[in-house]
Amino acid sequence: MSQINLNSLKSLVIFKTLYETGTATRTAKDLSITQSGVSRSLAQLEENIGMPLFIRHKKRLVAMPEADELYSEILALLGNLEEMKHSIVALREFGASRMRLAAVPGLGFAFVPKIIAAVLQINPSYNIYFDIMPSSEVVRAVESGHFDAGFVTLPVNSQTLIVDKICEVEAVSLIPLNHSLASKDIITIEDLQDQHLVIPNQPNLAADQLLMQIAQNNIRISGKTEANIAAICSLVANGVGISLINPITAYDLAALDRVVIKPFKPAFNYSFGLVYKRNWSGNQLIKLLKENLPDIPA
Amino acid sequence: MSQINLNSLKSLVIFKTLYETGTATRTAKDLSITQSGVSRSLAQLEENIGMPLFIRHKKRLVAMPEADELYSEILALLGNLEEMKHSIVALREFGASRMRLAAVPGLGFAFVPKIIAAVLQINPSYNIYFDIMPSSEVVRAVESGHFDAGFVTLPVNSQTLIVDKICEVEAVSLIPLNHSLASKDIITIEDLQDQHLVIPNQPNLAADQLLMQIAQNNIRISGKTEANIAAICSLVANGVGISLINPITAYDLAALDRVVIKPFKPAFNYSFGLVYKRNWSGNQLIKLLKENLPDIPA
DNA sequence: ACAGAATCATGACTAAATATCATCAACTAA
DNA sequence: TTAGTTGATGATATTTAGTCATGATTCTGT
Repeated sequence: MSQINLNSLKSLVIFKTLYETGTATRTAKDLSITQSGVSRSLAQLEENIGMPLFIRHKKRLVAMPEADELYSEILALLGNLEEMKHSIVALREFGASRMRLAAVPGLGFAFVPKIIAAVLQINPSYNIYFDIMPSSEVVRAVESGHFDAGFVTLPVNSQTLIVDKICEVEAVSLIPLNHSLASKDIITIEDLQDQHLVIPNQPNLAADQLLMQIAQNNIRISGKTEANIAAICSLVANGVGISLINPITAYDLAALDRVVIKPFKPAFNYSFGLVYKRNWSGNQLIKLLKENLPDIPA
Repeated sequence: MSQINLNSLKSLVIFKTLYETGTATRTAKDLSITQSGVSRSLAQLEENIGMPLFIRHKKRLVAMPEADELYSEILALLGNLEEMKHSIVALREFGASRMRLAAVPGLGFAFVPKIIAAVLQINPSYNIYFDIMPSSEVVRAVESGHFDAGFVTLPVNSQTLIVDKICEVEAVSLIPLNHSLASKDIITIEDLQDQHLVIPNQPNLAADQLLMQIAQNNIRISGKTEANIAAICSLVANGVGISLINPITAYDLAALDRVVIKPFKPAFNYSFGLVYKRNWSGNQLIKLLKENLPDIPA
């Protein structure tokens, strides 16, 4: 096969139009070029593919049967090209359309689902895959390429990932509605004296800090229940004890007719972040995620 | 949709290779261009489609998720292009691959089928549609575009068609094996005195000439049978009379164990031709038809 | 039959797109 | 540190694609 040189899509478009209109002059008008350009383009195409496509008869271009067959091939190719252009426009408008998302449980129950809902509201054609896992596993999952981005509890240590802090909140206390502390405006660490604590059973920075402070301030708690974060609100609502968790999870999960949420002093900070591989930086979907963070309860 | 300018397939090939190899340097080597060319091509492609495809990180090009999706699109497009190149090569080698052929009955029973067989021997992938009809209808069928080419009895009058004479033969006489004339080497017009003639019932130049000559030479025939050319040989073989037909049909249809074929004087010439529309001139298949004419019996 | 309009091809020229060379800055790995 | 990568970029050359002006035919309508 002596090499066929088809770098120029224009010559194919010109051929197609010429085949359809039948004359070079008309083609030139349609494509806003000159007749001589059409004539040259055709001559060069014929030269390139090594065979005549039109016979010149009485100053007219008459399509040869070879042109018939080539025409349908070119139709398919140019159709394919148009499809690709549409895809490109979609890509440019909406970015890559598939994203595998992971989130830490504290954000996974409502915070991230809200984000996903908002993004899909904007463009329903995105494909999202979402799972919940501990922060360290989120990092591993994104690093390994099994997920594209993840919501984590900060800090994380990863050389390869980009980490964007998305919010910083102060822990709030969660108190059963009929509890003696429920009427206070602010809960302090001293209020925890002789209380039963309900805290997350997974590695949790704020819980660790809290326990440390309790020890430092010589406060004696009556006992503690460690539970999955998803169960904490329910435990509090049923009067097991009081809890200290991040306000996002608190507002997401709390049965507000059975518990109250109160500020806590001293403040324990939670930071949450979005992590993703470097090649996702600048991606439209990442941008959308960051632009659609739900309001954080005051 | 701000217009996307994809005239240059080269930039797509460069993108594809870059995506596959991962580095511009390697891509340049693979494609036998320079690294700067690759860099420029990518920059220009990104400019064209209006979004970045690779992020530049520590002097490396890292594919963004948008590039993933574009890559599969481009794979499809370039695959399509390769297919088209193959088609073009096939077209160049073998010409257009479908031909609707018509032929006059005298050639349609064996002469043209032999040609078709020879051509298909050379390239079995041709698609042939073949029918038999009178010469004038062959011309009309080709002129109207229902058929691409036709074998006709010359002369034909058509302004629009190209007519190539393919052979000229002299009529021969067809004589029953046990007939009194069967032993003569050459049959002359005088031999027809008091004979029963079997002649084609369709408009036939040679038959007309023969009847005219008979009248001019004051020869009285005992009678005549006009029949479809396909039946003439059989009629002669069964002793109905003697016939004068073109040697091609004669040798194609004659039951040579029951009839003899003899030269006839004076000579009546038959000319056969191939007709086709102008846009088929130069076509490979037309060329092949003309190159594979069967031997004409002496 | 003839004038005028329309067809495509082509030489000479120009503009635009592509690629190159040489070099730089950033990074990697010995 | 040093030698060897990487990709980007300014200046330049080359190749490609298009224009203009013109010519040779052919068609069309009077």
